[in-house]
Amino acid sequence: MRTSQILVSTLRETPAEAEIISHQLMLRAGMIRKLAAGLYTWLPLGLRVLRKVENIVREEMDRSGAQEVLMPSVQPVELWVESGRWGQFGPELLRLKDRHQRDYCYGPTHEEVITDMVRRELRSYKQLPANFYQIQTKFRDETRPRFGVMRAREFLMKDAYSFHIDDASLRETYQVMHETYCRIFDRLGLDYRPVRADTGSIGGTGSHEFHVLAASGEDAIAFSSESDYAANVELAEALAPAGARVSGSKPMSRVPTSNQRSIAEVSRFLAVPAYSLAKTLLVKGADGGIVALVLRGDHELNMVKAEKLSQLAAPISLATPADILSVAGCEAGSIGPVGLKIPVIADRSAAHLADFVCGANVDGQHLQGVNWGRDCPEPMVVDMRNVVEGDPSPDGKGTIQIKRGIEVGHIFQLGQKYSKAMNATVLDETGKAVVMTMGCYGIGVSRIVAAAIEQNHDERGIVWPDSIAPFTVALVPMNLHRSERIREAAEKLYSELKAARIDVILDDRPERAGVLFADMELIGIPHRITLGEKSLEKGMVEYTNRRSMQTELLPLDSIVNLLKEKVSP
RNA sequence: CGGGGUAUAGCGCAGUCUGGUAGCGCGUCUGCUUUGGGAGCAGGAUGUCGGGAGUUCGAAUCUCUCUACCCCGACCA
Repeated sequence: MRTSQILVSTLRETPAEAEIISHQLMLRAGMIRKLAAGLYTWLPLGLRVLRKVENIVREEMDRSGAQEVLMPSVQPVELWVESGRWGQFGPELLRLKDRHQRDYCYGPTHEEVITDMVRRELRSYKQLPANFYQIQTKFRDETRPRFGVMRAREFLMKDAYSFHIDDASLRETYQVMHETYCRIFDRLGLDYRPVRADTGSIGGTGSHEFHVLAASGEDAIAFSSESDYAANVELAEALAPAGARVSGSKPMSRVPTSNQRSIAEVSRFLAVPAYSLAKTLLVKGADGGIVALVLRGDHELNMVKAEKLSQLAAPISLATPADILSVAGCEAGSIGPVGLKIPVIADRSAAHLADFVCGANVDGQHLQGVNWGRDCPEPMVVDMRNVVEGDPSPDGKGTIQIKRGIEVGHIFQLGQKYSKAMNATVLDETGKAVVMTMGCYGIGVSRIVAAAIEQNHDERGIVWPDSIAPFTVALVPMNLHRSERIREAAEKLYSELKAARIDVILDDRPERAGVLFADMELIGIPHRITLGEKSLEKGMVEYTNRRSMQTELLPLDSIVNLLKEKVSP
């Protein structure tokens, strides 16, 4: 390819709408353009990257034994009613009507369609296990699309669905997919981690997310300092503090705290550390009443864990100021468990406190020297907080460290949620109909492009890993349009590189050297050959590595082979 | 959805407070010079000032209204 044949539409200035580096660089390098909120056009350069990612995913999926299919993006309402999700899904499901006023949706995922396909096509346990995948456009009407293609409403996803006669077979395929995902992210050249994850709204039994580590990541991942334990903070278990609770030594007393409401304010005012305070949140209960949740002052409520508590309404919703006043008799800053006439649930760490400080259920007052059992009933004890750095690792080895990650893959053991709802069965050895067990496996293909940039960039622009660069080698001749000698050498080398199946772009634009260099660096071509009169006289060319920006003089007659060595497959 | 903000040339912005008919940088086009790190000089083109309604002799500017987009919080590849 030549730059004169492909749209190189670079921007010198960063568009104001872009917040994170990958979005800025994708716009500046002419990879994508926004059409509307969360909707992007892939320009020729960006599409080359997207296709390379897609092809790696496809090759490894094929290698794993999965079969590629392509399902419609528009899906009929009937399947969604059958699975029960037409009513469950919120506004992120884009609903459509056709000319006959029939209901459809633009697929946010394809469990229903694949389950329908499989129940029609598969009859016997002998056809299992089977794993079908597609690489296809999804639409989710996100509340707040942002960060370019990182969180777009329309995006490209690889989704796979496996079908099994039993759990053992599911676990086997799940393990194969786990390994396949690792191979995919290895080949993509990404620094990633598989982590244990919540199964979320899709439901099921076991799940791992694959995260690309990056400071801009929207997820927090908990790692053990001494083992390979890694889990999404949403899921990571917070253990009870070691040892038995000490028995209280102080009498409970009331202390005026005037306008001090937040944990930070009360902690400063009374000169006690936040970890010896208890904070009380009032939320709506499953029965419509109000429930008190007690956490240690330095801890945060984990919404995912809390939503799993059967006593609480899901999704979690905080009590209104009026509710708080009627239940506790005060404002939100002064609630405490002592004397409350509603159910009290405490986090493990909060339940371990002794002689603690909490709100007095009277505005402007707190209690100190409070002890569970003595001053108020022992609470129900659960794990409902986010783990924090320094917590013991749940596997008992080392302590928790927290890093940010971008979720680029997710694998689930689904179980029979959809197959049961949609009656997807096969006959077993005895001729009896058995509901199939399912797994599902997603990769955010378009998101990977953005995630790769978050991990691979410098002040000059993008630094693509070889495997997904739009071109692996940039051939940059100096003064191509004025020097016959350069022109001949460039054309000859260009042909040789193409013949050697090296993905090369010849920059044949009549621009000054600075412009050519700056653009190839912004676009992120990992290897550059510069052709200049002086070095050519000596039979040499310049090679520049984009990542190190180191340049070396290499002989022209062996450059093709030298490049083959430098480019990773 | 709640809270905050923005909308002026392809991109980045000024002008709005204090109303007088639109400007700067980059890009783009033409010519000459230059030519290994985003060139110089000269000349040119480009705007329903987000839409609508109002106030006014006169609105980018004041008022009302709608829309789009961005940022901060609960969802997800």
